Amino acid sequence: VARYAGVSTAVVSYVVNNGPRPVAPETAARVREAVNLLNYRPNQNAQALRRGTTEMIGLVTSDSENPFFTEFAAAIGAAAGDRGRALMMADSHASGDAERRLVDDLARRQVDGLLVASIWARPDLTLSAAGRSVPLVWIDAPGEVPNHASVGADGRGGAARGVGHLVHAHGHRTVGLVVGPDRANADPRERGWREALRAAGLPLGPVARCDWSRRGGVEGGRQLLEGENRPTAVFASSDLQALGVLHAAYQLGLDVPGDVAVMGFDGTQESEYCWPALSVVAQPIPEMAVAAVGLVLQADPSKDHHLFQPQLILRRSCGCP
Amino acid sequence: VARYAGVSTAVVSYVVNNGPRPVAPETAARVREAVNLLNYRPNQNAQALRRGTTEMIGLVTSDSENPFFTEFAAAIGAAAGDRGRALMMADSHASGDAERRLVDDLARRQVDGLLVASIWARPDLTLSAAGRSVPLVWIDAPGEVPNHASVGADGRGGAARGVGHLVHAHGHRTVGLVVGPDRANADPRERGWREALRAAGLPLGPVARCDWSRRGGVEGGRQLLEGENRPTAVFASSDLQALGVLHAAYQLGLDVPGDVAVMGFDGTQESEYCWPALSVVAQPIPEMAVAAVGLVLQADPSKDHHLFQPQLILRRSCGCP
DNA sequence: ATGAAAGCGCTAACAT
DNA sequence: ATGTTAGCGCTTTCAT
Repeated sequence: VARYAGVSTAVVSYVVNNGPRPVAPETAARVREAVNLLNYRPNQNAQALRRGTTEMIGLVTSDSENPFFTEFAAAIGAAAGDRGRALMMADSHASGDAERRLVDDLARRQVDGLLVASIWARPDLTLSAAGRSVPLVWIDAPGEVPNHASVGADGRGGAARGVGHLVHAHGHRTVGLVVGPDRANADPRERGWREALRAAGLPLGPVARCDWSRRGGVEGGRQLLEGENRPTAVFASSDLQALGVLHAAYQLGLDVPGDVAVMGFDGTQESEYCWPALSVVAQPIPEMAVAAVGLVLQADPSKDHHLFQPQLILRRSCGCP
Repeated sequence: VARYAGVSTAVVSYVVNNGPRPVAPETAARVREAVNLLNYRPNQNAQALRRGTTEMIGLVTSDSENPFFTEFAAAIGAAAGDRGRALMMADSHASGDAERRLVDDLARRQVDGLLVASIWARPDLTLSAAGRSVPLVWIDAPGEVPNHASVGADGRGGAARGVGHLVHAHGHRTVGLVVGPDRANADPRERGWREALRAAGLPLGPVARCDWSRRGGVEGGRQLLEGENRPTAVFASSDLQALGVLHAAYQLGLDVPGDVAVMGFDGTQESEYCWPALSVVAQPIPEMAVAAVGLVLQADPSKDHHLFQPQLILRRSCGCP
């Protein structure tokens, strides 16, 4: 290009980037002409090497087919795009090893920042040295992550409000829980469910621990709803599981919400269009995405937890009209 | 690292990449020690600049929240990962301008190959010069793309088989269609629907043209099912729309499949867990993903269309047991 | 078996 | 206002 326009490469650079040094208008015109003619596009890789910034951020989730992560990723992509960054996604398939490998790989690719939805409760421990060298924000974090920036929704509070609604607005006295397979009882949503029942002076309902998936939800739903003393309401810790519970209820010939009320957690689009439409504790996905991107893009993210309040969306499945 | 191990940078490179020149065992050991100690990770960006390959492939879809693309993307990510490549995703939000911009951006980032699900019937026309410089494969292509490699499922044949099943196995004589907003009647699925009805000597059922979304499906479903002379079966051109039709049917107090049979197209996971479970014409997503990645990774992909046969999956929504 | 050095495509400090 | 050049971190040819 420089040769074609009869100038030095420096001038081309000045023109393409508007600076940092001025260029005579007519020279600039000549360069631009050459650029168009030769269809020159700066090699962003070389720019990255030189400038030390790739203008891309990495995202690692545990299940890229889960609608919650899908919608989160889309929101993050949009937020990143608004700030001129591209998004590089990777899926750990809920494997800690893979998670670590992917963080490493992304770091090697010189991403400007890393967003990670870890499968661990103490994700920082798994962080490789390579991972430490790039700004990193934990997303979908259940709580504070020592020494790291993190964003997440208030699972405990949200679940408590959801269960509270089932109890106080609809008079349920046995509220079952479908939650992830973690046996440590550590999930904030489980704590919220427990607290809400305790606060209402009610006994804890039955608990099904199963996979974070539709299939898991079906299994959990069957476990809870098959016996004689089935709960009159079920709170699920994710939309996917709630959808499975719905499916299980239908299979057992139960009416929702007539025979059993169901509430989900996440607020994905799918929850709005199933039948009956699912009442959910909805995470503020767009806000969290913007916050996460904003955080990771400041060179040195403040190391604290950013807690977002989910919102109760009442639809038909809990008995609301 | 080189300094620490007391060797030249060349030797470090030889050790890290096993070659291309031999290194004395003990020197190699010293280098490896230094690598571990200093936690050295090659800057993949610099490697890319030097080697001319980024080991990453780009993917552009029109709606990253659509489960079909989500699952397709996941499969592509897996296939790419199997071949040592990372995936860079971008969402055009069904805008032709954005599509072009993203292709350009990805090309500038020096991706080794580009997978594009275009919103155009003649996608090659929109291709920028930058896009022409990198191996590109059109995915989810409705048909042959002149001068380009492409992969796609047989929409016409699949739809014809689906509609044929509704007609011959369940005796429906009025089969409505919900299809995308394209007014050119160009969608292969629409052609397949038409052909199947004609072949059975049946008149064409009512058609609703609406958005490729759940909401679009609800609107289309309402259009078709509200009146007096409603069809007894509806074929939808996507799972998302079929889910919307299901929703609309419920809203109108109709039983599925009792009052109206519904069939979808895509075969996403969501179709299996809604109620009633959706009968679908399922695209062979994993196979198409592997093929697409394989194609784009050969420097000069053969410029023809790779057609995949979808598979009829019969569940409850069409009236099968 | 190892080291020196060129060069991938770009930017910016320095010279003119 | 423009040209020359060093150097980003790596690989590899060429020389030793």
